[in-house]
Amino acid sequence: MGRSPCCEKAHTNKGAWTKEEDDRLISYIRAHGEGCWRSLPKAAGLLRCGKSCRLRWINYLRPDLKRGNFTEEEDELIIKLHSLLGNKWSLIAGRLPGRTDNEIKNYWNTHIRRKLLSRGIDPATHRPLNDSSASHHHHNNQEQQQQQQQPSSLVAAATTTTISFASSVSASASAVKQEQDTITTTTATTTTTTSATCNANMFGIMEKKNKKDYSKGSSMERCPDLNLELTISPPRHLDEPDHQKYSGIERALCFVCSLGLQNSKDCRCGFDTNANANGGTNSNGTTTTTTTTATGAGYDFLGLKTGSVWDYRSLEMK
DNA sequence: AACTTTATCAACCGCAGGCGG
DNA sequence: CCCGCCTGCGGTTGATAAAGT
Repeated sequence: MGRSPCCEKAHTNKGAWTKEEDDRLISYIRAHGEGCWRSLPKAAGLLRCGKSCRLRWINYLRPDLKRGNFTEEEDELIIKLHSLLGNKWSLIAGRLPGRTDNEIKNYWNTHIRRKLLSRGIDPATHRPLNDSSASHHHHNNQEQQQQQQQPSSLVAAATTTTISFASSVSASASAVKQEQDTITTTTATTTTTTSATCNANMFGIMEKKNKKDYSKGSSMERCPDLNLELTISPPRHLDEPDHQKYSGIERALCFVCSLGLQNSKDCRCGFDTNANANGGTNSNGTTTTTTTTATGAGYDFLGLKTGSVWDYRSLEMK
């Protein structure tokens, strides 16, 4: 016995919405607010299922929706967010005011995918199309598909030092090896991405739900003993071996800058991003050895001083 | 002008998680 | 703890428009 249908399909309209239906929905929500989608159609006098009403409102009728083409800045933001989050369209949409997950998903599939391909970048992995290391890890199509579901940066994030897993992080050697490969075979862009991933976690972008995706995806299968309960802790000291290994990452941009929002009030880098975007080389051409304020001791991230372990769940979405 | 192909995007569907009883 | 309801998400479909032949 299956679950009951969400609505009486025999008595519901499907397909494109009419102007009258839109008006009814708008006036009802204006009067009663959003929510209780299941009962809304009947109350509003609509022959639609609740899901359909919700979708219509969220994707089309909501007053705060931004209309018109995506800007170049939005394009780049979507690309960067996708490199961090994968196909988490709702999370990406949450970072783009006035845009919906459906809109961004469609835009990605129709425009950005091609844009990245034309740049020689695999839209699924955000790695160069001819990057041998990308295919090196994949022994079959199934793994490749899993990789598409899970951006490379997320794999890296699972083992970077800034994010520590609660209790034991018994990440298997294969996962560590994978990240090493990621770091050594990719460009400064990837370095930025990896750092941004850490910050994305701090922002609370990485939500619990992502654990589902890890468990479904390759990470969990490769590392069955990996505890994916996330907490956020201050960066480890430079002396620590792992930190030395990934020191290049730690010097990378803050999340805000990685999104192309340099000089923003939220920027925590506190240094010339251009000079550091190429892997920590300053304008004199000498390698910088100072870490950014974003990773230094006592760094104040979103008003939260480092010094104790944070639970990511306590962070509110910015 | 007629037809075919391609692009776009609104809408649908199934599934999973949260939550309350 | 279990069950069912509700909501939200992501993948997919299909209608329509635009471009090409």
